[in-house]
Amino acid sequence: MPELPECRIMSDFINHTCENKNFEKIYRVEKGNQPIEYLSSKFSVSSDTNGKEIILNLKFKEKSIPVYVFMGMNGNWKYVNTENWNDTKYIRLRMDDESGKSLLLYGGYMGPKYKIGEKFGGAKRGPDPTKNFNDFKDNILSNLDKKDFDKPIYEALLNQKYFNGIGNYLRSSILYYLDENPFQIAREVIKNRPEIINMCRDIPIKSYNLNGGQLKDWKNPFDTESTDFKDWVYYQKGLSIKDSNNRTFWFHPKWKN
DNA sequence: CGTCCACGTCTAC
DNA sequence: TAGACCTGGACGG
Repeated sequence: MPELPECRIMSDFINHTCENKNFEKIYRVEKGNQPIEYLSSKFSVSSDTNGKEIILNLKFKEKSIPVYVFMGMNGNWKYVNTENWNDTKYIRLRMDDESGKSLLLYGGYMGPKYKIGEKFGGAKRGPDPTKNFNDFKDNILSNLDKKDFDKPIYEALLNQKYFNGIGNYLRSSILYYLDENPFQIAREVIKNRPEIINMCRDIPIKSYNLNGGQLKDWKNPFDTESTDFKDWVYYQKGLSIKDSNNRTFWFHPKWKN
């Protein structure tokens, strides 16, 4: 679900919601209803993103604790009255402030996961194309000889080591607007059409400016509309195939064989 | 009813 | 390169 634009929007929502508020308790809801003992003192909450990763900063008097979050296929955030916290299904994380409200991280099927004070293992995420574009570009160009770029471009674009933040609708949209055969080897496409690197920055920003991809489950937490988004995005349009990871890739019919 | 599909990533054979 | 994670909506018989 959430790709880079949606993660940035959710991060904006967290920053907007938590500005000038004091929190005092944090609960790992799936592990019970007791607040985490060693974090039960006043703290502020701010948020940043790196591609599809959201990083909360819990600032205590004596220390700062990062919380690393990835949203999975269908996570989101909301800010509710604490007394009604349990009206929301599939809550993962709950933070109570001193005004009687709570910030919730929730999501069911393949939903969000988080780690408090430590990063996720697995493949390392590359630089964020919308925030550190020069590093993003260097990271691709200086690794172009790697095996990762032997794959067709439509598969390579989901590799978070190089294309942090690009997800399923963004790869289809980038390749559609690039107007290049998406079944070519990634390395060749990047060499012949280097503007694809800029598009990995500009297409997510465009989506962000259209209030994000409200495709199916995900809703913009600011309650904004996204009618223009659906006209613009290249998703569930044209033809599709299953990629090697069994994910659907949408492409213009003219590239069929 | 059943079957297929979904904006993602980690882990194990 | 599978399988695991894990819910619910759409659609067909």
